[in-house]
Amino acid sequence: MEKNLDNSLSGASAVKEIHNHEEDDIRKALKDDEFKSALAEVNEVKLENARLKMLLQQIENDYNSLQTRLFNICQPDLKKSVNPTCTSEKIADEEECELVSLRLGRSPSPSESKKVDKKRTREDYHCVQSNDGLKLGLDYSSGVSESDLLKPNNNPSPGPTSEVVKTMRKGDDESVKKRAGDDEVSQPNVKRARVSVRTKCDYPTINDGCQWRKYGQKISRGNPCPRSYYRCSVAPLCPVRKQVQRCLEDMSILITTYEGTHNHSLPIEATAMASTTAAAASMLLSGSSTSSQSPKNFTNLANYSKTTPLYLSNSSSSPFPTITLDFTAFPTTSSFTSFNFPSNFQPSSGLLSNSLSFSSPESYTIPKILGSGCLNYDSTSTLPYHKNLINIGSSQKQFDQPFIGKNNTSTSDKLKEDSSQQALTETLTKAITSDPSFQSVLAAAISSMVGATKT
DNA sequence: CGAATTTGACCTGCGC
DNA sequence: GCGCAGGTCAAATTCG
Repeated sequence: MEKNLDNSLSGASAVKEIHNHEEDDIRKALKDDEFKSALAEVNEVKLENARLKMLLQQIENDYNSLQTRLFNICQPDLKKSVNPTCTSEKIADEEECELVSLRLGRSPSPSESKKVDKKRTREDYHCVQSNDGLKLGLDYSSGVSESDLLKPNNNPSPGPTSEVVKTMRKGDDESVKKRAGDDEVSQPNVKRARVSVRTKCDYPTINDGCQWRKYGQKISRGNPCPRSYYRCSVAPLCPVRKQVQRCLEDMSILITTYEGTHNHSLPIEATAMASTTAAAASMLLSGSSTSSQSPKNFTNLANYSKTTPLYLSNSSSSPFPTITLDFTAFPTTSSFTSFNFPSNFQPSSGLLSNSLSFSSPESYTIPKILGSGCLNYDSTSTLPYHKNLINIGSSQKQFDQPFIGKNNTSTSDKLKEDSSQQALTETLTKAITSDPSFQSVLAAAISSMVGATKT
């Protein structure tokens, strides 16, 4: 009886053992499978990583070349005067200067930037560029700490608080005037340059990501719509101001005029507008400072713009040189950043070849910005402050076409499309690389785009 | 109650 | 010098 029990027990244990072995085998097999799949995943990720690295490197290279060219246009005369025998060995120095010319917020005068750039160390340059290069134009890392942001621009003495300024205004007009003079000295050109942005917007003002405080409203002559005056309230002594007024001809169009540059870092949402206006201002300033008759930057555009005659009016008729960015053809919302790039815009891959969809495949007569814009210098506009007009709005349809077509075409059509796309890309590359003015706006756009994708 | 906006007064530059 | 228009200030008011 006991033996039988023993036998049965041993049999049961044997069966148990067999089961354990099977389970072990299954577990091992499962582990092997998991391990293999995990390994495969790791390999895929590695490949993807390498691919992304290459892509990033390519973008960085493109971006750097654009910056080089941008600087070449922005300060051609300066370089000639400072260093008439500018050789290729000086490229590194030029690149240092580029960093300043593309930076948001602070735009020192050419002479100032020259001084600053000479002082700027190689480490500074690398700290901005080395990581990914894409930070350029978005983050201003000039060693300005958060506490520094509250101090007046380039002012060694501790700046007066807003309260002090108030008392100064009341009690001492001379000091106020002096202070205003100091501001102008610190930002001589940028202060005077104005960038006017036309947008279709139902809201009282566009949301450009920056904080504004309204300080006045006035009904200007010839326009029943009141003009509102805003001051940047991010930093107490930020000199940036903007005027907002509805267009007389079309009440749905909002005209926002920016003046000055921020002396503090900007929130990411604000960099889109800031970089765009900064680029436009730099275009304007580089043009007006080099030659009042026919700036090289703008005449280059005439080569492309055969349908629209190029026109640069004399800025002497207005106290401020003003450049107008016309976004009225974009489907706008209250947020600038949202209409800056359409919803179907895909900046993640094939950045330059896919995202920059240009609407004129036959030729590059009109350089388009971000797939739907055209640089348009319109002499017939009756805009207030109008001097130069950059029309960055065009038909949204044109922008959509490449994206819509991909889903509906046959294989042969796809091949045709691919080849034509490639040809188009090459054509556009030529257009981009040969047009410095377009590059400056493009550089700003890329800055904005990178900023948007980073959020 | 503090912050933001409104609004009339004031300042400044420019043309006549 | 005067008037006009654009721009700014600051007290009053509103809003959250």
